[in-house]
Amino acid sequence: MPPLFALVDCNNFYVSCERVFQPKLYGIPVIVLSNNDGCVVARSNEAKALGIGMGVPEFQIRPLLRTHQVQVFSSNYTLYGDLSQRVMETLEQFCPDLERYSIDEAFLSLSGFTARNHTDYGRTIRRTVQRWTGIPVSIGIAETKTLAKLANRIAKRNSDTRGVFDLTVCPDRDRLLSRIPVEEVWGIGPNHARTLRDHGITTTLHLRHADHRWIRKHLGIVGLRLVEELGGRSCLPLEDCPLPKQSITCSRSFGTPITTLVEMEEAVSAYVSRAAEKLRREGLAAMCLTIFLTTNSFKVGPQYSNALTGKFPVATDSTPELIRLTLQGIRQLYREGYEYKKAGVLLTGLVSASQVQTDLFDQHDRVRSKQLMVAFDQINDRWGAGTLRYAATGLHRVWTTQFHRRSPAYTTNWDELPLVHATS
DNA sequence: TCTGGGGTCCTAGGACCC
DNA sequence: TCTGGGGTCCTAGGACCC
Repeated sequence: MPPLFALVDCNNFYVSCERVFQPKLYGIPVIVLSNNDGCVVARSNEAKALGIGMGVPEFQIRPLLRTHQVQVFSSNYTLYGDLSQRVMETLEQFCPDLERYSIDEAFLSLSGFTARNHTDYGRTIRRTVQRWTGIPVSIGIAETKTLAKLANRIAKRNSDTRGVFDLTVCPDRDRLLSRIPVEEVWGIGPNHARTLRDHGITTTLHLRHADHRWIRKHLGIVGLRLVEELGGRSCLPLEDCPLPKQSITCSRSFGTPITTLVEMEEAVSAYVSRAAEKLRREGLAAMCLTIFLTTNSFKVGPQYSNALTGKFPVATDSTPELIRLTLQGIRQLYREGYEYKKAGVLLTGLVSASQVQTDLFDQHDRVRSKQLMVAFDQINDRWGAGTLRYAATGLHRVWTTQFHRRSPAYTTNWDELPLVHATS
């Protein structure tokens, strides 16, 4: 059966999540900001029309925001994660072969759905997701993932598609591809785009017909696959059972810069605690821990940025053990006299926690440690994240992330449920 | 004053081995 | 003067994604 993919992508996802619970936000410019209310990470169509770019720092567009009364929100990942889950569960009802590609995107395999009109089926999916979750989506259909991405872009930008575009029944594919700039292809970033443009490859159609040897040389094997995919030969399969994670990161920029070792110790201890929780939730243990810190490269002044990797004798998911190595590392890494802007931890060498290779000379009582972590996680699940935490993460937490304009956790916190007032 | 966070894969180069 | 060849593994850095 020839492959056929549908890419379902939520429109302006974070903004759409905010709108679900505040209908007055429809039809007006709305944006959502990254951590510390730093950069724009989502924009409503009205905000895009004002020229607000993706990733722009908020402080640079403040006058514009005021003039046009743009509604501004801090990121509310709890809300977005929950609504994403609802969208994915809805999609699964229509197609069991589904890959969750990101928080707001999923690939579906439609290759078995031969009896159906795919555009009609897409419309049904779209209508149902909208009705069940309140989230608008666009759907692109094609023989490869890369083409499905392009089809999705067409669905999103052309209102006459009514949100669904099937490239396989499009009579004039070449004309469409010739109108899409090469940098809009999935996998072509700013660097590859420059390389391609310098070589006269400016449209998606050019790229599809590009010389394979030249592509192999300049864009590597990834570029070659991409060209094949544009030609309708599927190289990227549907990853319907998620591949095991390769790494877990927890890093943050500081609301105000850190200038003492004590604060830095607390911050990275908190990050590694968070990373350890993710590790246990995934049923994994880590062999390696990398710690990194950096000053603010946007500011003038002395710069310092460095990283250090340590190895465990036995893969671990125990918070105290991870904190111990983190503290050792950060004391080596830290230099006095700098204003630190960001720090973080990275766990790699991940193995299944149930298959950890033990060490004959291991000093650690792993059974007791496991019981402790189970109890620790249960208490925090029951009473809320951070109910129990290690003293190393500090008591004052001056370095925490700021979210001044965050909406309530409407769907995941009893105290923040929206209220509906009945009027008679 | 104020510039996110969490991932993936590939490649080149060095260390090391026979 | 002449200075193997081929393989693996690891790491750092680059490029990309949302």
